[in-house]
Amino acid sequence: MKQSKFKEYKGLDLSQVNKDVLKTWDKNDTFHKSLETRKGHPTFVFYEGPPSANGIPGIHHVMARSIKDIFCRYKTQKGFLVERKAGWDTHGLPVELGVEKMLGITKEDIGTKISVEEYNQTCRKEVMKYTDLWEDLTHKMGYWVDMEHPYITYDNRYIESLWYLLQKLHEKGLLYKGKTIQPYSPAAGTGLSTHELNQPGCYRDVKDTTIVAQFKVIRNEKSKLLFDKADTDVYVLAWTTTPWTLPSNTALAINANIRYELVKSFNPYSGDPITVLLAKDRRESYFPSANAELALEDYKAGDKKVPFKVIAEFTGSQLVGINYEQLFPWVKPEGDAFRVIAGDFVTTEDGTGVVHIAPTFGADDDRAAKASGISPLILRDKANNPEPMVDRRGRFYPIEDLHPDFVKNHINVELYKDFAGSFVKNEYDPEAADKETSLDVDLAVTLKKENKAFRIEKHVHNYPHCWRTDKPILYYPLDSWFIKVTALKDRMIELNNTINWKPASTGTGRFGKWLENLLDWNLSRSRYWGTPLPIWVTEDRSEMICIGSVAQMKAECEKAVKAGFMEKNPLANFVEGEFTSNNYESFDLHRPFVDNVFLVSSTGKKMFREPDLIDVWFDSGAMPYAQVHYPFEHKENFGDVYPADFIAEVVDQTRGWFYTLHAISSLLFDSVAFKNIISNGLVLDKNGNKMSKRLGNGVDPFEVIEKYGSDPLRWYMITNSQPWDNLKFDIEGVDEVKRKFFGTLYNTYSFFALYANVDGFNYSDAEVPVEKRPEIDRWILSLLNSLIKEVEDAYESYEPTRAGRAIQDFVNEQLSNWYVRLNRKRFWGGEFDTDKIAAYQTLYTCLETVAILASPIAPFFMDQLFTDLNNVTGKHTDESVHLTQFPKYNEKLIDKNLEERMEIAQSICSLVLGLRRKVNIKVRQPLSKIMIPILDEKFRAQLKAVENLILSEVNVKELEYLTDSTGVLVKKIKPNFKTLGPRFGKSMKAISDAVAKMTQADISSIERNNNFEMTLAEGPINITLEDVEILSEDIPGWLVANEGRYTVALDIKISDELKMEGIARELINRVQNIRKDSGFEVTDKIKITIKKHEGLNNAVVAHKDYIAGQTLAKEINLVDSELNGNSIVIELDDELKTSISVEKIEG
RNA sequence: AGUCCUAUAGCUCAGUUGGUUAGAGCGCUACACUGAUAAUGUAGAGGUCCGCAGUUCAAAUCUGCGUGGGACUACCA
Repeated sequence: MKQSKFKEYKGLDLSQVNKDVLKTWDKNDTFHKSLETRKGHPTFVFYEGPPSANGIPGIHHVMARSIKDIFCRYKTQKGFLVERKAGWDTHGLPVELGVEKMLGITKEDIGTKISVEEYNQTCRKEVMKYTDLWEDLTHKMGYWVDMEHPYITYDNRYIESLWYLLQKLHEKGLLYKGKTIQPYSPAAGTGLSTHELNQPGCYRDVKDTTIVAQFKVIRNEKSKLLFDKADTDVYVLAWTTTPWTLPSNTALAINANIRYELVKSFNPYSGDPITVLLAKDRRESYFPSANAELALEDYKAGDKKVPFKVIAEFTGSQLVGINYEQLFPWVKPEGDAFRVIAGDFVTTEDGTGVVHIAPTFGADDDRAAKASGISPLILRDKANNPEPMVDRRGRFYPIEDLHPDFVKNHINVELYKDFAGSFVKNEYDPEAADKETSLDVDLAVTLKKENKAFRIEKHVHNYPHCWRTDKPILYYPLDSWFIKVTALKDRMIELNNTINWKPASTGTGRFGKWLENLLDWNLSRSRYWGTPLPIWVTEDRSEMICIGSVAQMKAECEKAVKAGFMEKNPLANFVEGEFTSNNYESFDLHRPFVDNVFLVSSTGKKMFREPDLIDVWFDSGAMPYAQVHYPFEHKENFGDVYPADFIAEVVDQTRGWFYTLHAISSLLFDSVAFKNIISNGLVLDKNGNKMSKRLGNGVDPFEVIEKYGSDPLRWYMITNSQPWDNLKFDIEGVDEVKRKFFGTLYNTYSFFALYANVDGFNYSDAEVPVEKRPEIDRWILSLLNSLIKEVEDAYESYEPTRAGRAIQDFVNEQLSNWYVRLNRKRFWGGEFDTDKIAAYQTLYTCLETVAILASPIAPFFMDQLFTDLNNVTGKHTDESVHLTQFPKYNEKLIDKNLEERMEIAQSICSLVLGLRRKVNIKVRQPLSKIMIPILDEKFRAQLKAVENLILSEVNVKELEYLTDSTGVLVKKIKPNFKTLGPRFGKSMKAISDAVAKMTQADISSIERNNNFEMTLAEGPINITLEDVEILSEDIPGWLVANEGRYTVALDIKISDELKMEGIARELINRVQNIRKDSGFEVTDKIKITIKKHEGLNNAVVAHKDYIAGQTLAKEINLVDSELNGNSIVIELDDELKTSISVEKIEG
């Protein structure tokens, strides 16, 4: 559909452009063409991190998706095949909670008020609730991703791939079950994920009773070193903010490298003499040195000031192994306990430098205890299962809930009975939430009575709460399945070092540090809607099977049916090797169906599925494999889609998706999952606050796109700040981008189209060789090629901001503000000669190239620009800019000298215009001369080349080169610190002073001899021209301006001749205005009639041809009589007023 | 609490291997231009380069310690 005219627009409406171009893309199926035309080419592998369609897309999604889109489009232009499959993250807690809220139920109702099957059906439907919205945004913002064939994590095929991976992990021995301490909400009866704990407002300051307890040391061989010094009982002091964990204490942790002291003093409550052990650095908090002078003998029970005496000092390592008496001897532990152990997490920041260890209620505690062979304090429930002292409802186990044998052998019922059944936090007690006393206080009182409490006080600390029930959580031992990532930690670190992180600091810092402190990956979730763990075990846990495919499960079911554990095979209709939806929808791998599958072990025992689901992050981390149903499909060409060349997501995915991708890939494939990654920052509101529903400061992406179009939004987001910096989103910025960048580019195109259409330019003339084009054409082409190089380099380095800013600068400053402005006259009027063709070709090339370079960032407008140009010239066969090849820069066209001298011209013009303005002489008034000091020959040559350009731009007749010989220059000299500094170091100050004192003669001398000797206090030194910068800042007697190295003087005398020319130009200007006001076409010919005026007549006569040429006037008449009705009064200056008529004539 | 990022004009951001007058755009003020015109240009005002200390002849730049903002990870007793 070649057109003869370049399309002209009435105005710039980027919102409309967005819509028009989308229509074209849809009609032409441009996205698919961008894939088809690259078939068989090398692939550039990109992974889309799956968003959850459960939430509404926000403006920050436009940010992340713009980045992804940019590099996919760029690599397509570079000739790669860039498949991008969309994906949906469909499992997980946010979905479940949304459904619970919608149905008005809680977790406990699932399986009772609503069946698991119904519940999961609802989740399945709910999770895709906003799919339309997402697809709409994706479409409108121009994010090219295949949404027709997305991967969906709940799809049975997807789950089958996950099962395969889990089986592999199992085979490698990397899957294990263990008890760990996890956040648990007794009020809600459920474990909590860290994600839930990080909901806003979960961590709250609470005031709790804290106790410094005295643990009585047992006198034996190991504690001899203490008792050698002490003459009373010896106690270890340990602080806790959770007194209810004290009965579960089984160890005390000290740091082997900390110094501890033995202090003789008195118990402040009972007044009994005691000797205590605590960290030296913590002594001040318990035994203020103000009391050091008090004598022990003078102390009376009840005295406020308690005397003390340090009687010995030890290092922590000397204390390890000391035994102590159980603080609350209620329950006998089943193994070794009540020993001092070492733990490097112990600090002296607070407490006593001794940490009370309750392995059942603390992760650190558990780890430290295990490492030292200390048993946790456990009880046995009715079924003889080991349980912590606190039950699931948050109370000390009632005695009747315990196994009678255990009670008989391990429990001191006399002591325990008063506390059994007490809630550890009042909040959990349905009957006594506002009871004034608490278990913590009761325990404190008990200890106090027994002379075991050293200090009891209220303390405010930060403690996590369940976001659903608002009640404090407990850390509680729960059974979980783990992936043993720690086994491959070193390899994961090694592989990470090969990844190109943008910014690098996220890779080495946040991600690198995370890897160094890796803990095993807790996979288990006790929920309903997610990927079930494919593990079946016998009741005695002696046999276990991990299923890795649907086919295997079908076969196992077959056996189970035969063994009589199931009535029929739920997978009976499944056909192995047939990958259709139908086949894979003949069953469901979700709960509750998998729970109803019972298998048979090799020894014929019944096997039950482990009821856990797996962490949804495993779903997303496994997408490289599961999205192509590996290894069931695409096994042969897997290398084409793995690993990824590039991924990009928000930085908060670092420990989420980035980590799970890396972990699974490292563990199972010994490879990175991605080679290049951009972790972009957040989108904040314009005041730097996080956008949130609560604050109502979110920005609706649909509104912005509707109003401005996607291009300015994308351009703003990309160029305003680096992707990895947080973006303070201000809609004003989008508007500015629209005006400054797109407005300028649009104007430049419009200018081109206007005149090209007048002249019928369509690039059919032979290409004017670049060397035959004028200086200014070669200059802009040089810059253009420099730009291509820079933009390519920026894209290759995954720095879109640099690319966008470079393009923007080129368009605004160089192309529009300089090239077009200086060349306007070449486009209008005159013959369609080589010079004019060169101008058109040059400007065309610039516009076309800019369109291609910028199209990854602004895909809509640039496609329109490209096709508007190409529809006339047909230079490209591609129907869209997104199907073109990225331009190759031509090193030969890059001329740094040329670029430099144009900079000189720009600076000098700006200086001259500044001077004119200072003395109020309009640019239209020609002046006779400017003078420029020439300090070296290169500068003279450079200036000479752009002389005409400067003269016409500033409307001056002559440029005079001032050299030394003219004797009018006053020079200034400055030291060059860069060369002098390294040589003279400390003497720089003296040199600087000496250079400043150099006379005009001295400067001439160094210029002539390239050497100058100066004497400093430490002796004579020689400097050369290289060591100084000489410039001329003043030309006495002239109007002078300077900037950097350049100085310009302007002759402001206006001769009669110049005056006449000025008047002629003023007149031309008025005529042009009249033409325009009258609505004439730029090509219309006119007749001008002017009423005579003595200030004007001579000028009109003298410049008649010039005026006629500029205004396309066939006739110019000066008349005596008044003009008829169509005339207009014009004012050329204060005392020059006359009337004029401008009429259109034919031919 | 730890880790990481960040702090430059009223606002958004540049600022090369440290080099001596710290820049741009927007906004503000004034002016100019007018065949790119719902554009454009020029000039002006506006800075404790977050603070303190250090390294150096020389620090916005390097180091350390703080402070503010942000993110992530956290049962520190």
